[in-house]
Amino acid sequence: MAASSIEDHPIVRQLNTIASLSEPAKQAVAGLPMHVVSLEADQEILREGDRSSQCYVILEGFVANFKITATGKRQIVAYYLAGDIPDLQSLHLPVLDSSWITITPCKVGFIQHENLHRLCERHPDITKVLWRWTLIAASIYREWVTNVGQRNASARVAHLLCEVITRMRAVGLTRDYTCEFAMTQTELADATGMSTVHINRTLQELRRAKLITLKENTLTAIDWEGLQEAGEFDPAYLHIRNVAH
Amino acid sequence: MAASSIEDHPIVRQLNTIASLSEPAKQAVAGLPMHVVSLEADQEILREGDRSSQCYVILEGFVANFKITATGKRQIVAYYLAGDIPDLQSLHLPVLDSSWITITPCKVGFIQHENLHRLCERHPDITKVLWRWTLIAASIYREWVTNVGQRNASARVAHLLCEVITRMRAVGLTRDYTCEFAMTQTELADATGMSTVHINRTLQELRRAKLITLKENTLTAIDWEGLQEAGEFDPAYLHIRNVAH
DNA sequence: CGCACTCTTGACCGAGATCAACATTCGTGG
DNA sequence: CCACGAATGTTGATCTCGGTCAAGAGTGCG
Repeated sequence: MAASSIEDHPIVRQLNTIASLSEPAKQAVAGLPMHVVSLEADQEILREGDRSSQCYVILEGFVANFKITATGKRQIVAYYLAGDIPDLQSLHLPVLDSSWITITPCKVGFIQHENLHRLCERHPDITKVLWRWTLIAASIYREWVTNVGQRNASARVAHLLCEVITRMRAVGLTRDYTCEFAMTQTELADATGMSTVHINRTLQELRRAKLITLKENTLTAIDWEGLQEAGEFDPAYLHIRNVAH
Repeated sequence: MAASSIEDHPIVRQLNTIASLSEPAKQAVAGLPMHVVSLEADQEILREGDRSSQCYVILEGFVANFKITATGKRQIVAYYLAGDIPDLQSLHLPVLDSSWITITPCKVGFIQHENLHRLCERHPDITKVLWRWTLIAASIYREWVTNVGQRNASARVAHLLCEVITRMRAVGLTRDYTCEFAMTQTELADATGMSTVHINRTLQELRRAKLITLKENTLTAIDWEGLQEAGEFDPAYLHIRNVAH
């Protein structure tokens, strides 16, 4: 069916999770010229300080957004999935204030800023949905500040896992409450402001409490309600349309 | 001089710090109809879960943006100054995911969403600068995640104070490196994910190191270079035009 | 098959939390 | 003008969560 092919476009599918797009808008998005590149795991995509004249959309894979402090510590401030445009901000903030690295092998599509600008000019509703997308990213940051600032180890990790599962579900990357999850314990540590040793012990605690299984890059919430409770997780901040529960 | 009156409009002054606006754009911004309200200190302006059909601009005062966790802990995720539109996000995310409270007595101006939408339709360069402003807010969140996640007590507090001084300077609210700073130690604690007791000791440490003075709501960086170093502060993430140093 | 990365475990340590007084400031009403 | 109570700030004693260090066990890739 020709109709479903547009819906299958990663960006369209992603934007569908947060707003309803008009048919011409979907077509325009799906028609964006992009330069597709395959990347291995652990490759830097863009580095803090770079100037950018294009954005990239993740077609497949998992990407981390991070900053390095003056004393050399790394904080992962966000992660991105298929359909996300991690550096959409560069459209209006060309000097990058953070870096991106692939966690898994990825397929990404580079899109020239000029094409995005033109798209926004012609389709004000696309401007709105992309702006909205960046605002949701900001909402996620607020929740992360809260997570790192106020929650103890187990809640903090549980919260992060809940977010991953919820966002994966939204774009159709889960089966029930199982998804691929390739972050190493070191990366989890950098995302939560914890040490790897304590991440290890906290994961064991969550496993012992029969909330999750996690092995061979596969994460399952075997007790989704319990995991949400442990992580004080309320998906409202993700602003997803039609979240289950 | 009539020309300077537009430049004195709080929103115009704020937007001037991040982009150059055309003359008609400035006029349009300055002509926005707004409903001005005076608020005392410690008043909630908007609460998580509210739906909003207007934004507010701070004309005078200092506002904190916070979230409450399920276990009742408060995290201040951002603060806002004169000229800021703290809930600009509500333009495209009408359900609020966080709350705002006045730290000092404030004068704020409420602006109907419809008026802002119309302004953006008529002036695409205003859309750009407002979008840009929200992207800078997101950049600040990234830095806060990093600050709370990776820096120890003294660096964390020093970093926050550097940010306050830098943002105050940008909108002309400092004399040298002195500004009004009305956050209590409890509020500082909630903004940094620390306890009030340790905030107290950390402030003493910064005073003993001759980096700051802070009393009677007046903050001075008596050693600006030293304070920045202590806080690993690099203002790049604020994306301000023409920062000194 | 060997080296490098990731995960796991145990022992110890320390930054910052918690608890409990006390001091100071300030607004409010008598 | 003073008294008093509520915030706010300060200090000391103690505790604990999570960090650090170190070593070993898997695991996987070249």
